[in-house]
Formats: sequence, structure tokens, C-alpha cells
Amino acid sequence: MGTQTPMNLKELAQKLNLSPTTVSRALNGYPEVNDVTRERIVAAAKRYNYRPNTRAIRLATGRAMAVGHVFPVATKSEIMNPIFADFIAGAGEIYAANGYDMLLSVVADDAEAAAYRDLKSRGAVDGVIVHAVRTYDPRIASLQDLGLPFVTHGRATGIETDYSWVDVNNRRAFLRATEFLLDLGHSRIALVNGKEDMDFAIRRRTGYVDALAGREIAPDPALMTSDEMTELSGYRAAKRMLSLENPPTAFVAASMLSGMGVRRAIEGQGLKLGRDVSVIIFDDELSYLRNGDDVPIFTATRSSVRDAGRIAAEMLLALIADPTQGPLHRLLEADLILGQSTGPAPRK
Amino acid sequence: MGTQTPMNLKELAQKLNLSPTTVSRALNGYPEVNDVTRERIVAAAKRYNYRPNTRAIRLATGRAMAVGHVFPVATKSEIMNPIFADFIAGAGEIYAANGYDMLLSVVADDAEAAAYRDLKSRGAVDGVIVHAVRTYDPRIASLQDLGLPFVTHGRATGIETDYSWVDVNNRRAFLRATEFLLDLGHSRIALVNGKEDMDFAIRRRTGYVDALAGREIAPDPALMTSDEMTELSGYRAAKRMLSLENPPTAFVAASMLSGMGVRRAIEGQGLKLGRDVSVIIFDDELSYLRNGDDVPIFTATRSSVRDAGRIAAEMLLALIADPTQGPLHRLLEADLILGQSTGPAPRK
DNA sequence: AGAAAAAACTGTAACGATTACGCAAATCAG
DNA sequence: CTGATTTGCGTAATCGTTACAGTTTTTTCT
Repeated sequence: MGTQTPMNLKELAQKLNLSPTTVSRALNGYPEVNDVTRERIVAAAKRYNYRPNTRAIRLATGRAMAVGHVFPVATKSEIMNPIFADFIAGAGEIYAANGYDMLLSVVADDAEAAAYRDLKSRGAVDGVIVHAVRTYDPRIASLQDLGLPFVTHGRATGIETDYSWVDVNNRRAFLRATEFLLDLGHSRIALVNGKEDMDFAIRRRTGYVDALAGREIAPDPALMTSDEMTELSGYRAAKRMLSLENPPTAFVAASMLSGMGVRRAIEGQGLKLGRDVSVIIFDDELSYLRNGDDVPIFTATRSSVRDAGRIAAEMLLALIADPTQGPLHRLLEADLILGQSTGPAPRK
Repeated sequence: MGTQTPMNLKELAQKLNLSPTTVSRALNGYPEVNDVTRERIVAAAKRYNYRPNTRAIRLATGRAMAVGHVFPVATKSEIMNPIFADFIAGAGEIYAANGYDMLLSVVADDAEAAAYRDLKSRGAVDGVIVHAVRTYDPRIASLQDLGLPFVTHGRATGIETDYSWVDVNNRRAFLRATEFLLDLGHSRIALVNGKEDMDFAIRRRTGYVDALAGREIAPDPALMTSDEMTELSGYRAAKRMLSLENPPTAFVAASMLSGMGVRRAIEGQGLKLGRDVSVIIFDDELSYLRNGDDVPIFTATRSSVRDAGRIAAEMLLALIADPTQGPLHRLLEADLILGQSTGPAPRK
């Protein structure tokens, strides 16, 4: 069994007949070492498979070389955000490329503040990414107090102070989606939104309402719902709306799953998707919920969560490297891609 | 801004007029310290809000107090396992309760071996959990070589050496599901399986085939598919099978998503789920893909991935605490829960 | 009372890197 | 050819903790 202790700096230095200092400097790219020696050292390091001990680096430098992701789990519903996995995949790619580790904590949503304090005082991370931002999110003030670098995925409407964020232009995405349906002649357009304590859901509703306002259509409360973004709740909402006296001819749905529920309700009424009733979804490009293979099934406003993860991670690393630079922001635009779920409004 | 350096051991010892050693011993519950002194120390530690520096502990003890989860991302398809999030949530709970951190690496599936070596030689983790086990999984031998404690989620059929695992009795779950359908009078039963390079998918097929064999029914290749467990591929498989000359009257589907696809195909043919065609799914109880609220929609064999995560984490921590104990195993049984998607086979 | 044993505490090295500082040898300026 | 500068490397301190080995004080026993 290969239980031999891994090669360390001192041993490697001995084998090279050099001091640990020189070896360390050579490997970390310091200038005061001869090129010939450096090459010899680098070669030996590779040959003996030397990797500096993370624990020692951390103690010596005071940096954790790690980034924290704290995931709130709603104490009651126990629902985890489904975009989680793909966001992590994107961010993890960046961390790996920069020699950072990714630390994950899953905590009850009422214990988040404590989780951040703990990460900070233990010196376990150099910065954190904040997920699932709510309208008035107390975590932002909390982290600013702690002096821990952070980037949020999504903005918080209710917060005035400046902070670093990455977000999709949710308002604009839903504005465009709704306008697209209006252009196709629809006027009874329903909104199947996510829970509106989430900030992005608020912005999406604003986009939808603004688009209607642009055509002087008053939003009809009976055509707007807000709930978990699951298939079942999409189905129920759409079923209810389709049995109204004056049913919608089009839906804007907040996610792939919601959209699938809406589709089922439509087909359950014997109606045809894209002919009798149109649907646009917001597509996060989740890896296990693809919107078709080649041809998209749903017309969608599309923005990759994985990309957002990459961008947020890059931003955070930049912030860690130089905390003095002002807060950074990045607003991503969603593409509007045409699928088979939309068509002109049917004539009366 | 709270940027003052936190209290450390030396400082605390000075304030108490004691040596760092005594303070450390007192706080870590060693016996050789006077009760009076100990109380004095504990009180001071609380008063000055002293928390031992994690980085120093790790270097001094040689333990990382962290567990690694390495997630392979298929280089081509870029699909991440959808059960990921819930498994992590379960495992994370256990780590948090035991003072361990959870380290996540997302790596291309051809770079996994390197990722393990890296974690080991850097001393970044004390053990790892292996996800998405394949039939002949090289990672197991690889980890045994490294001498890094590990627990797999799922077993590898092709490996003879013993190792620690947590698994669901997939064969039995699919055996029972199929038998249940047979008992209802169905004889044309289709299998919509996951990709059969995954070990669990093989076991599921075996269960299905064995159940048929028990009633002397030869499995029909036209009624068995194996593909990604997505809604779309479930839909396509079911649609194709339903248009056979002698179509199935029942389906066994490998996941909630596949099942949703199958349902859509059934309803698309104007058939009614649970009356004309029956469906049983395997339900991992994913938090964002609930099988109904109160009443299950699908009849299902159910086993919580989150529980599996908890159990695997506990097992790994036990293994880290005492690596000499032989490999541990835990086979979880799935419940068969009755929903609205199954009924007696329709008469010809 | 005196020796042995137990209790309570202290000092010194690790742990494995980084890094400030120091010092020769080689190079350069005049 | 001498003094100053640069190059290249080594010594030792440091990070905050635990492990190990002493040392002192107190208790116990005969």
C-alpha cells in the first residue's frame, strides 16, 4: 500500500543539495535564482511529485487559498436551489485553474450569519460567494461588517450600499419575452413566476409588467402566480388559468421545470403547444434539464448558470488579490432563442 | 471595520499568567490540569472570544479536518449528476456537526486520478467520497493505492477487492417494481433505464429481468432502453415503444425526470396514466423534483439520496477516525410507495 | 520524617512551508 | 585594480498549535 508520506520541501532540498529557501523561491517564481538551478529544481519537483503542503502554506502565508460557498437550505421546505450544481461546476473550474479550493457549507437559512462568522474567524476561506439573494438580504451588510471579500449571484433590490455582484438582466429578459409574445399578437399573457421573496423573481415580474404597460395593457392578477419553480406548481397554475373564462393564449414561465408543468397542463386540455397556446421559459441551461438536443423545444430567454459561476468566481479571485479595488459588477444579458413553443395568437 | 487580529493562544496565556501548553490542554479536556485553573481558562477564552486557529491546528496535528468530494464531469456531454445537490446537502450536515469542512472539486472525468493524488499529496483532505460509480471503476484501485480513506456511493460490479460503500438495493427495487406490475396483470412491461455504464443501471436491469424470469416472461429488447435520465429521452423512448404493434401497458422508469417524459408520451397518445398505461419510477426524493405534495403522483420505489449522503459521510468519518477497521458496507432498501400512476392491466 | 508516587504545570521541539535578512562570489564602474 | 553593485544562495525567524519530555510541587505511604 502506498502509505509513504508525500515528499516535502526539506527532503526535496536535500536531494538537490540546496536549501529549502532556494527551492521554495525557484518554485514560486522569485527572481533571485539562477535559471539553470531553477530548471533543475522544477524538474526534480515534477519527478518526485512534490506538491507543497497546503496546511503549511496556509499557516505561513495567512491565506486560506480557498473560497467558501454557503448554501441556505430553507428550514421548512428543505428545498435546495436546483441551479446549484451547474453554478458550482462553473466556479469550480476557475478555482482549480488558480490553485484555490472550494469549500461548501450547507446550512439552515437561519444559521447563515453564524456560518460566515465561523468561516472568517477560523480563517478557513479568503472570500465567499453568496447564493439565492433575497430582496432585503441581511447577509450583505453582515459580510461587509466582517470584512470578508464576497460576490453575490444576484442583486438585492432593498440594499443601497455598493457591493460586488454578478447578475442576469432578469427584467430585460422578461421584458423581451413578453414583448415577443405581444408582437405575435397575444394579449392575454400569463406569468408563472418563482417565489417573489427572491430578488430575481421581483425583477422578472417588473419586466413582464413593463412590457404590458408598453402596450397599455393592465396586468391581470388572475394571470400572475408566484410559487416554487417546480413542474407540479407550474402545472397547477397553468391548469387553473386555462380554465378561466377568458384564458391566456401565452405563458411566460420562470424555469424549465415550470415550463414543463405548463406544457402538461396545455396538452392535458387537448391543446397544442405553439399553436393554441404559446410558452416562453427562462432557461438556465442546466446540464440535466436540456431544452431539447439540437432544436430547442421551448422558445426561451437563455443565460448559462455555469457561465455565471465562472464569472462570479473570477470576480471574487480578483477581489481577493486586490481588495482595495471598488466593488465590481457584471450584468449578463440573456439570449432570446426561438423554439417550437411559440406561434401567432390564435384568432378568436 | 472589525479587522483586528483575533486572539491567539500565546496572548491568552500571557493574560492568564500561564504557559500556552497549559491553556491548550485545559481547553482540549486533557486530565492533567487543575479544575480551578481549567475553569479560569475556559472563562477567559470565552471572554476574549478565543477560537483556535484552524490552520495551525491542521499543521500541528497533521489532520486536514476536511473531506473531499470529487465530481466527474463528462468531458463531452458536460452533464452533472442531478442527484449531486441533495447528496451534498445530506453529507454536509454530518460534516458540519463534526467540525469537518467539505471540499469540492469538479474535474473532467479523465483527470480524476490526478485530482485524488493532488488532494492526498497536498494533505488537503483526510478522506474522499466517490460519486457516480461505474461498472469497472478504476478509481477504487487508485484510491486504495494512495492509502486515502474513501467511501463510494454505489458499488462497482467489476471490482473484486473489498472497499467501503453505501448503496441502494437497486436490483431489489426494480425487482419489486416489476413484480408489482406483474401482479396487476401487466405482461408487456417496458424498462426505461439510465446509461448502463453506470453500475446502478446494470443492477436495475437485472432486477427487472429477474422479475420477468420469475413469471417465465422473456425480456423483449424492443421494450428496454438505456440513455441519459432526462425528460426528453424518457419521452422519446416511451413514444417509440407506444407505437409498436404490441405496445407495453406499463413502464418502469429510472428517475423522476424519465418518468415525466414517459407520462408526456402517454398523455400525448390520448391515453390516461394509471388507467391505460401504468408507470413506476425510481424516486430519489430530490428536493426540487418532488413526487407530488401529499399524494404521490407516481407509484415509486423511493430512497432518499439525502439520507444516503448522511450515511456515507458518517461512514467516512468513522473510517478516518479508525482506518484499521475493515471496509464498511451499507445497503439501503427502497420503499415501494403507491401513487396514482399504476392500475390493473387493461383488458384486451 | 523521608522516599516514592502522583498531580500540576512548563519549556522546547516539531509540523512544513514562507520570507526577512545576511553574506559570499561574481560583475561592473571608473 | 579597487570599491560598489548585483547575483545567488543560505540562516533563521515566523505562523499558532500540539506532542513530548521535563520539572516542580503536592500527596501518599511506611
